[in-house]
Amino acid sequence: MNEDAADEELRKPQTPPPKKRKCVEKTVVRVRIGTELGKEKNEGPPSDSWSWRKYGQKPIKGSPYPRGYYRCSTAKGCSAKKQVERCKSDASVLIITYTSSHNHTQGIRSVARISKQTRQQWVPPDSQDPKHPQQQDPSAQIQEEAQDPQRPALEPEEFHYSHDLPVGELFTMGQLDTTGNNSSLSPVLLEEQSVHDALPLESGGGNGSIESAPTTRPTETEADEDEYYDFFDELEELHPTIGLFSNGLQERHHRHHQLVL
DNA sequence: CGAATTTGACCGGCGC
DNA sequence: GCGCCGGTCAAATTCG
Repeated sequence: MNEDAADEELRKPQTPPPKKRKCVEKTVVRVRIGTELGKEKNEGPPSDSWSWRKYGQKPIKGSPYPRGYYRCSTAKGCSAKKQVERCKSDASVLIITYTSSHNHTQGIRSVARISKQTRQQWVPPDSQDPKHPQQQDPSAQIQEEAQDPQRPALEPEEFHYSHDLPVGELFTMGQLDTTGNNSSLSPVLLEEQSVHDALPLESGGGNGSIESAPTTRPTETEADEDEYYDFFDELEELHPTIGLFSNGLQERHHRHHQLVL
């Protein structure tokens, strides 16, 4: 309540138009899902520890798949949003764009609920466009290509649906003002986010990178993760508590590296 | 019956 | 200045 009021007061004078901005911070997460979308259990908008309510869907220019707009419904005043779309050239890749961050703590219990609900309503436009060959085995359904520094330990079942918003939540205190005045964000975090933002998702008007490398790009992935690895390592030093997720991340990275190697 | 999703319309920003 | 496109809102519909 107070927070909301305070938050609004803070926003009022700063952002007359409570609408869109171009300096909004975004976190792009690419998630590889099973190719058998719409059939088995791995599809569905990657729900994380929060509840997301869909408030819109729009066809995107240049992409055969629509983009879904979700808003965090875990807490009332939460301004966190996310957009879920499919990579146009690789239907097995979900591109999730997180906008703003949560102003509350996550609620794990929502996971089961959401993954059930959303999952069922997630009717991949793919069902009408089965243009993807067999690419991966079902056991490799999900593959976070970005970072997932939270919840290191999850029930395997939950895990499939957890592609959490990274650092953002951990720094929820950082007000993500759409004005671009993220004053309370630490430099480190900004760097992190800029990295996210810098993901070659639609640099120039199209997801070039993904398009150019639809299925495999070990080098990039490896380099990417290495970057994050280093980043979180630093974070751990700055924020002891972060070690929590950092450890989990490291574990995952280790696993990944082993696979790569 | 209540909650969530779906879908179309509207608004505003950005580029030409 | 105009047109295009992305993002959000709100009413209707569906599902649990």
